[in-house]
Amino acid sequence: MVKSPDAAARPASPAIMWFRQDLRLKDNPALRAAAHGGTPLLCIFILDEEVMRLGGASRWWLHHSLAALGAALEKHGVPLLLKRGSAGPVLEELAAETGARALYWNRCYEPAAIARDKKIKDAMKEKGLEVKSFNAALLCEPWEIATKTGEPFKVFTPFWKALQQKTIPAPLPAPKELVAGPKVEGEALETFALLPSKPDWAGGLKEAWQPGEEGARARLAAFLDEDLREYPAKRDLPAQPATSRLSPHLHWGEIGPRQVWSATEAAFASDAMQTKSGTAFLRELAWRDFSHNLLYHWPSLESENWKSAFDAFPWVKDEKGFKAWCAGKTGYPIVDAGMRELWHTGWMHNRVRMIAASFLIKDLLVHWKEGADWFWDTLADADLANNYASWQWVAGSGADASPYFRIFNPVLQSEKFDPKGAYIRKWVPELAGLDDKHIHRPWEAPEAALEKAGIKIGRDYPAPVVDHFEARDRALEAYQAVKRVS
DNA sequence: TGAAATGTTGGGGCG
DNA sequence: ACGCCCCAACATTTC
Repeated sequence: MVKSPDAAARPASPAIMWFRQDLRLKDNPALRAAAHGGTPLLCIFILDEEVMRLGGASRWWLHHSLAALGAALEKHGVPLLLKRGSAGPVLEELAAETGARALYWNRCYEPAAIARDKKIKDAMKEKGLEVKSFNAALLCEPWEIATKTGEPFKVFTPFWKALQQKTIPAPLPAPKELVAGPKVEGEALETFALLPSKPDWAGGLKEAWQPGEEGARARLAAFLDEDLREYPAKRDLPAQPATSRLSPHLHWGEIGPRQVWSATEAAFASDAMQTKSGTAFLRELAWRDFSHNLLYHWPSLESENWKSAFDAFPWVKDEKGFKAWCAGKTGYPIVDAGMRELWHTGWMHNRVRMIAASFLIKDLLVHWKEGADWFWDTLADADLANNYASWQWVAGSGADASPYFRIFNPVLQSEKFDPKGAYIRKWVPELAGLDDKHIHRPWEAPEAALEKAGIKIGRDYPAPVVDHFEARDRALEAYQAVKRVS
């Protein structure tokens, strides 16, 4: 492009809006800043797989989310440019090609993204661009919240109290008008090859979800309207659709936590019952911030025990047990139901995540990292901070973690939270014919009950891979190794 | 955001 | 009538 000496004779130089995990138009501070004053925009998403480690379900989600964002931008007459490769060089080339003078994005908090973004910011500033980043993903960024002594929070409850003292800014409206910048040749979404082909396992995901900003908005509205009031009572019952199911939308920033915060507050205004429920829900939303806070301050959270005493834990290489767990064939119905829900829909109810994770870690003694990596690949809401912080929470190796000796009994949990076995019947249909009493522990069902339900243990449904009571003793003994070094 | 083991209490059966 | 034992039911401790 030839530089004109007369700036007024050509359109204003464009700004680059670099979309990452903020795939929305509303409450998008970077987009708003980039579009300010009618600046021509170059909207771009870069598939940068050096930095973005994507699981299978996440790839599926991203495909549809990008399609939705592209369509939404098109409505404003602005294309979404797609490129793949290393983000730095891609952005430099784009700026050179278009004469862009500004670059805006919303911040990410994963260690690899932080390192990349810092490099890009320095390099682009060096080239004379204005580079600005914003918060679109958190209620409160990690450097904005600290204990009285200035330390990062390591315990959730004080973190939550401190967060409630903060003023959570109101969400921003979508920019009124977007102006397209110069035309640039991009790639077709299909070339990203984000969708599964052989085999196409995404049928269940398609039924369960509507990725994109509109889907996120509708999901939140339905939750607030239909489920919020009974959230505290029903959130632990996996057979009830009582949770928000916003996690994948939040991960890709199709909706921001501040939008969720303000809409929830609006929903519970002047209704004491609703206020209590709303607060319970927002407390869960705050866990998301807490996890990001932990990952930011302890970037090795993904791979290392947060409590190093757990380095001494004698994990077991149980290939067979791990495979049974992945496949939903452990012989413990509540665990298997969860693992199959995950495989089928890319999501698992939170209560069941805890039960399934506890089973892998404590009953099978398999390292939390292996479970976390499986979740990473199968969860549509796979999120580095949430996933790894939560697995370490269950393992007992994390910050403010559940003590290791708190071991879930998968049968009691099942009886307590799925009393009628509705969740089990949905996801483990071969057990559907068993009565409520035996469905949580089919191996103890009398011969007659099994026969009536058409089940033979070991043929139609597996025998338990481990005996929970033996496993519990084994786990407590293994835990001694951690106690000895701490 | 557990569960099992152990301890305590009190009502009722029964010699 | 009384003391003894049994054992729910609940509380506390331990892992």
